[in-house]
Amino acid sequence: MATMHDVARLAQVSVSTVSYVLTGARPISQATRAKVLAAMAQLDYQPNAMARGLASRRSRILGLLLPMDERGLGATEAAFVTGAAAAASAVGYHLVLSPVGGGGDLDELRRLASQRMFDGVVLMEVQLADERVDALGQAGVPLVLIGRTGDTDGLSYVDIDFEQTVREAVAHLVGLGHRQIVYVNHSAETLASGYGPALRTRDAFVTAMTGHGLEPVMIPAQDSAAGGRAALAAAVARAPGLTAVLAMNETAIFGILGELTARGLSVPDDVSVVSMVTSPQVAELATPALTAMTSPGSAMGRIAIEALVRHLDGAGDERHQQLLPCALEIRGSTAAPRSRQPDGG
Amino acid sequence: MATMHDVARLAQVSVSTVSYVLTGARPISQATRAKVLAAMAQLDYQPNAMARGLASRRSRILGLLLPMDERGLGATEAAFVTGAAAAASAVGYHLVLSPVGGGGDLDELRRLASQRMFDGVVLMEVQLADERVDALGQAGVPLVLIGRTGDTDGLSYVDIDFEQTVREAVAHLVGLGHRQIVYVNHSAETLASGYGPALRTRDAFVTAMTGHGLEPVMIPAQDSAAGGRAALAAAVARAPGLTAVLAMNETAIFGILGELTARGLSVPDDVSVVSMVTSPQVAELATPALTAMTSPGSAMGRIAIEALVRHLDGAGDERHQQLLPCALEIRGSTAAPRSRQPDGG
DNA sequence: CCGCTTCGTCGAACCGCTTCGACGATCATT
DNA sequence: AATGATCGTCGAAGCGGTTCGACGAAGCGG
Repeated sequence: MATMHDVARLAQVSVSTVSYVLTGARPISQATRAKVLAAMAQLDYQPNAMARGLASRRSRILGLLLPMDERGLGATEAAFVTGAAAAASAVGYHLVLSPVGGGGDLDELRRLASQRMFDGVVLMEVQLADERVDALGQAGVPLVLIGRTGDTDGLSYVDIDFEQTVREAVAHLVGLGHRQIVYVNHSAETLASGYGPALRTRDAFVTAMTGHGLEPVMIPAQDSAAGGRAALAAAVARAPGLTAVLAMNETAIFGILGELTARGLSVPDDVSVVSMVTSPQVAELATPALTAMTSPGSAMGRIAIEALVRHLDGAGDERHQQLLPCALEIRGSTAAPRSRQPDGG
Repeated sequence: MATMHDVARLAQVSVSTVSYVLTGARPISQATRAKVLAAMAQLDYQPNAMARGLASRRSRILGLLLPMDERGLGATEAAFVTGAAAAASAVGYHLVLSPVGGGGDLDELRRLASQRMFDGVVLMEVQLADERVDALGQAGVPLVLIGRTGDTDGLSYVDIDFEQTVREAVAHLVGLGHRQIVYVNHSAETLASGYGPALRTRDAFVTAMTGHGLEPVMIPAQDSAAGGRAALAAAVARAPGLTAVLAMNETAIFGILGELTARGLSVPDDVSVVSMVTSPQVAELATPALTAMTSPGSAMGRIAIEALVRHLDGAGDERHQQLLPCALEIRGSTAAPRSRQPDGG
């Protein structure tokens, strides 16, 4: 493995000169530059990442901190990750996937931050009140959130615009003529834990429905097919005349569909279904394919990384705060409600 | 940020002594060790990852090289990634997610390898003939494959035991009484590109079926719901009396289910469906839930990382070659065939 | 023609840690 | 008691880069 010294010797210049042609930190004459580049090519020289990182105090490594307590990544989260990885690689950074336990191990987090391995980090799955954000902030690590805390003062984040997403989803259904719409949210525990998307969509749903003069009915559901089935049962019990279901629980929604079928209710003739914050791939899995609010997916990861890198490279202290709406993609699971007789069950 | 010198000064020992208590490379007396540890605690010292990496020539960073041409990660691949990330973190390594273009950019790969940022790499999505494997090998980077090439001489890999998986799946269906079984594979292009899983399952399917004295019918399908629909249409055309479908195309299978329903064929009463190399989460999405050959998922990633780390830490040159079967999990999509009249369509 | 920048390059001092050789002290060996 | 080993510690030389101050040469205004 050739080093800079080898290149310098072959090109008959000093090491610092080699460094300068590499980094461009100082002007180098055309002739010298050519000599150096030729030597580098001849030796097949590649700068050593560790040495460069040590000397420049920039590792060019970014951390993607994601809690990995549950069943791995959903399709939406996977899209964040791949988007981030692609973006990092595109701007010449490396992306470390760092699974951090759900909570508790703040020390672990501080240790990570103090190792100076990451120039900056992206934190996923942020809670409304998240001590990890503070811990990272105190450690002085440049930080971008995917999601956001309750108080976003001085923080950079990219998040889904849940308010608008819910508003549009509801508007779509109301526009079709639906009046009794049930929202199937994440589980009660998830809500209690302060999970932002669950809470924000809940509030947005209430706002949107009451804005239309309708009564908002929300049902929490476990993140599983069984949870979805149970939720639909509960929904029908609470609102026997429901004609539409809005669901943001990616895993529960297939249970909802199954239960609808089991009850002899067809989609979309009897009940319309809208899936929120969903990837197209998942929406296409259902039959009929789901009308969905398509999540920005990989764009979120990309934007987060780009904001982080801009913050690192640029000297600026400006915060990046951005909300991305999900796009309504109408497929086969929504239609105008057919006026059916409530059978009183 | 405290350095080793600060610790050494406070503890009144030399820096090398501090290093030795940290690495254990040489014996240190109990008293000295205590002094040093106290100083470290007092200063909240964390070793600098870059400096350590440079000096020791071990970055403690592993690369996970995954081609990212298509639509991000499927559930199964995502499981590999998360399994790998968790395993790496558990043994004190960092995992860099490195998207490398499908092919072509071997230079990019060599550059990555020469930067000495990775102590070793895991390569995913390996083709039967894969130049990336050679490129990495020549670069002298310790390597473990997820998947395997045609010739695995001197290579370490973890892969799914497709032969056994297909054999068990077929045995399950044959055991239920099915005779006309169609295998829906990946697309023709994927097959032509030398994608191992597609080719291996194809061969295994032929072997298994002929072993039972049955005729193997294989249909390639695009990786999409539409592809699945088309494949089922083709399958029915080729084998009008089919009573069972085996599918390994995770995205196509939902199209298959949809098309079956559209044709008034119920699952599992009219047609049994087995999904191969599938995650439980995906299998549960369908109604009825899919009988599936459950992929080892995160275990694959974990084992690959563990093998790599063992290779790095241990001095041994031993290769790790391991095949993991998928486990048959019987859910609601398979049953004995009902003797129905072929309607000649 | 002189003093002053600007340009291009060099040498050397780090960056923070590992590791090797050396060395005094302790301890078993003959 | 002399002789090695062994133990515990130190100092210094890297690891492979970056970056700063310096310095000769060239360019410029007056």
